Amino acid sequence: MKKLPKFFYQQNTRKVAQALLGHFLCRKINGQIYRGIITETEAYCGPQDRASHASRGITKRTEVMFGPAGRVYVYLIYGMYYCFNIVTEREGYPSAVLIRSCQPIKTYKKIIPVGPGKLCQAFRIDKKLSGVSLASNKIWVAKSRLKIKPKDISKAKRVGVDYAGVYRNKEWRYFYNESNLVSRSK
DNA sequence: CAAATGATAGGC
DNA sequence: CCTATCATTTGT
Repeated sequence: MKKLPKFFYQQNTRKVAQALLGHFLCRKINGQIYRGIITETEAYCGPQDRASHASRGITKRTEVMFGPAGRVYVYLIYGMYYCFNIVTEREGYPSAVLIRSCQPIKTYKKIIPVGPGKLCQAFRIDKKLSGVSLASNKIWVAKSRLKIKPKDISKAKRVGVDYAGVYRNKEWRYFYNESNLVSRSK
């Protein structure tokens, strides 16, 4: 299975967030490859987006968001869960896609990685992975032949960003209609 | 609805 | 240094 190329991630963040639906999140742990079909994403778009960590400028934590596209941004949230993001667009323009849910295949018969925190547990994603390239052999996204049409994608407000001023109402959360595996229905 | 739980960012 | 906050999840 072929990795998505770097230029895929250099596109507009909301476009990437939608285009990622249906592709395979792949993670290699101890020689074993784990996969899930991406079913739910959120876009965090540029320095103006007050919902984004990058809106308060570059810090040690968020510097990877300011870097080149196709790298991993992981952070600890609420002291107990990690969130997994993919950096998008051009260097210097901080933006990323949060991967919220996956549809389990093969290895994940029991673990249902719904919700960003659970997904990171299932894929053993932690802060050590932040900054790693998706061109690496640790974690990547592989192209699926599944064709998802615009009508198959639902849009909704992002979760947990009520503090974000006018940006809290942006419908920059996307999920695949045919999957029941999303963290919230609406 | 509230608790769990700790890094982070911003204030002093 | 100090502490309010947080792109979550689970249980009451």
